[in-house]
Amino acid sequence: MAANSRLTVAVHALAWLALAQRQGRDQLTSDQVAASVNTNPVIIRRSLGDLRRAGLVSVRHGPGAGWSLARPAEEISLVQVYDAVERDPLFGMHRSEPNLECPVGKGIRPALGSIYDGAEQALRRELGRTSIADVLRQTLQVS
Amino acid sequence: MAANSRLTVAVHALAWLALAQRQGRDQLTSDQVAASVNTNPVIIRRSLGDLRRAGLVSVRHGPGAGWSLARPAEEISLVQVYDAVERDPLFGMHRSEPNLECPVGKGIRPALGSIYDGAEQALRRELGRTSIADVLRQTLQVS
DNA sequence: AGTTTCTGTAACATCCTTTGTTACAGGAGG
DNA sequence: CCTCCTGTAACAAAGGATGTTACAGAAACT
Repeated sequence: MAANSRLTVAVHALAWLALAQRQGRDQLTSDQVAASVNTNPVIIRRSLGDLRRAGLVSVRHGPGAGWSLARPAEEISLVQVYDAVERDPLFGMHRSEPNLECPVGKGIRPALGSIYDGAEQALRRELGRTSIADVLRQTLQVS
Repeated sequence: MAANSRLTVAVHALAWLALAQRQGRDQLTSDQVAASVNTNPVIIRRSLGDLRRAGLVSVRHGPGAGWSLARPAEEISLVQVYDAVERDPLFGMHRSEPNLECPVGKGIRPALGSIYDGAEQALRRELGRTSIADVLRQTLQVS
């Protein structure tokens, strides 16, 4: 399918939380985050909800409530974000079971499975090299 | 979106062509490939059409027609297949432009762009390590 | 040349995912 | 207890992937 923007939204939200924290604003509401990402607050709550379940952010209820990083931005890597928000594997297998009478049809799925696993690990390893603090640094360099 | 199965279908077709060639059958029709993949022949023609445009397979028309590998299976790597069939980038950017008044909204897209590029390169590098001949070998090992 | 066989592609249906939106119950500070 | 904001359900809209039918066109073989 078309590439989704979940990782982008989650990283944007985290970078914004990191910057706000640095500026002394300890909490941001989903409305405030949505205003920067330019989307609906529910989208942000869904995304930050995933990150909360992964232990990357925490939330406070009641008046003056909002979201904040659960740990320093240096210690949140993009692979953790990726794992938190991305459910589907990178490459899909056949929609309907291939023909098991054919030697290729019979053996292709386990073979592709381990190849795809390796590719996904390579991707995750690369994402692990970058932290939210790195993203924020590069983001602010542009302006 | 949901992970698509384009790479899977294309690699399956190529592995099947490689095996058929080894068995002395120099051409396979889209019907024959579709029977192994268990899908509609048009899906196969679309996929093999992409691979033909990338120079990986060639096609013969007329009676006794069909598809064959344009080069040895050892010399077709999965990254070439990936590039041939996958159009969208791995990670999507924001659907609607982020708020450029916000420092994060302003700088996040170029920052993410280069990070995503690096991740995609790592993925492609890993896919480049495996050839269709490797896939066929692993596929036949299972049965 | 004509016939046959299979490709190439348009057109359309269906299904599923993503994103956006409204609405509202519920939790937790003050 | 009140208020503010989260958490989530429910639904709509839009887009992509896959499957299907149909048919024009290319090329081998006679």
